[in-house]
Amino acid sequence: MSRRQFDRQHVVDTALAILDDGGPDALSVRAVATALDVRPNAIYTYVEDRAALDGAVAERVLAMADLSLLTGPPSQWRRRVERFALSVREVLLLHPGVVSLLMSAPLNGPVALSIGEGLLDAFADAGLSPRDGARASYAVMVHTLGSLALDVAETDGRAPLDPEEDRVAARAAAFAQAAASAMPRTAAAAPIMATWVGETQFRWGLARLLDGIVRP
Amino acid sequence: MSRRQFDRQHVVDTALAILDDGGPDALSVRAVATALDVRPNAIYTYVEDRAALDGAVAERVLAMADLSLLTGPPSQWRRRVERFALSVREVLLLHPGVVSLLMSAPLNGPVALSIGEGLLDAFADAGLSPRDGARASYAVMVHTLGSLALDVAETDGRAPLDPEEDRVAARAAAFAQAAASAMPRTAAAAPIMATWVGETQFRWGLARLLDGIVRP
DNA sequence: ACCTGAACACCGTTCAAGT
DNA sequence: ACCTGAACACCGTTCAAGT
Repeated sequence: MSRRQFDRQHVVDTALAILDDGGPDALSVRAVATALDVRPNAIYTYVEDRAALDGAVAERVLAMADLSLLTGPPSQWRRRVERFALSVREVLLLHPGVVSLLMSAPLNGPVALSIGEGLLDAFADAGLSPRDGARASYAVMVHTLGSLALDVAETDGRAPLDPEEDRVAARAAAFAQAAASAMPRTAAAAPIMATWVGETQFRWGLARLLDGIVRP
Repeated sequence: MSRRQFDRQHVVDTALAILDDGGPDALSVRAVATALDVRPNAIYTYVEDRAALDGAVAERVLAMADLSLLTGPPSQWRRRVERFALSVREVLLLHPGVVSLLMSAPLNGPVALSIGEGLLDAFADAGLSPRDGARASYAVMVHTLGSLALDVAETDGRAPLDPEEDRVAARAAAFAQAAASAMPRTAAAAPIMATWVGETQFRWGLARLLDGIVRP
């Protein structure tokens, strides 16, 4: 015996499982230790501190997005960007608790860097200058992660999330309840505002952004 | 005596001061109590729980944005949206610790509702249908808050933030250090990527989004 | 109505010690 | 190298009690 039963990867996986199961509040160094049947301080053998654990979990999930979607024929640059952004969205909605981790630390890991390179490549294929390509890449990241953050903020962060249909319906009900007599446009647009957390809104915003980016 | 020395407003102001001073980690119910020279549980007289305190702080700061910038001549709808978005950005960069609070709870307070109504109004003036106006309004919020979240994620969340110039310079230095031989586009675009956290990038992304929204 | 005292069930982290 | 025991300085929250 005395052979260790797990490694850093296992620690991170355990943390992700706890996050999925109980949401952001449930994740703690001590919870990971308990799940691995070890004392809390043993975790520090594998991870420098809590922030490093959070970062590793975020990196792990971000790596689940299909980066290969960003490569392809230059003429298809737009489809490549859109499909990749949807892949990021899909993966993060499967692990909603990760979104807050992703937004609360610098996005400078190897996976984030690779994503940046892939986006720069796609926008170069679109004929953009390096400067505009860099601005466009970040704008796409902002849209993607910003949308996810606002969407997930309305949930408890546990996986699996309620189906989009249910989340939209809950929003619609909330709007209906709030008699917005002083806000006529809100009252009129409430049914659409209920769908703000959905994939259609995500696609629409991204499409408008890309329209504006390549507009002559 | 026995006259209370403070009210809910004072509690929220104190929380904001602690947040500005020490960043997100410094804010706690107990820290607020200490600052008000009272036992921790006394705070619960004014605030239901920690989440309500966070929400009140977020609402307070969001209310500092100049909503009147959204009103004006219909022909100036675009300028109205841009100036308001910049106002939100300015206020939140003065209180960077608030950004994470804003992104981690539903945006359904009265201030957020009023902002939504103002945006719907501006996009109606732009000639958009109610449906597109609602989609456009959310896209603008996503850009604004998403940008802020990613920007602030690279700081310690304490006010005042380092000047933009310094934050950009720090990013540039970090990029220079990372020899990105395997990522040619990143290496080439590093000087622009360093400015991702700046106002120019914010304006550029918003402009492209609005271009795409009103494009014929 | 508003506050205190006391307690409970948690946190992250450090350090010395054991194997 | 990896883990434990013990401790420290924190959390949010509840409840009974006092004024």
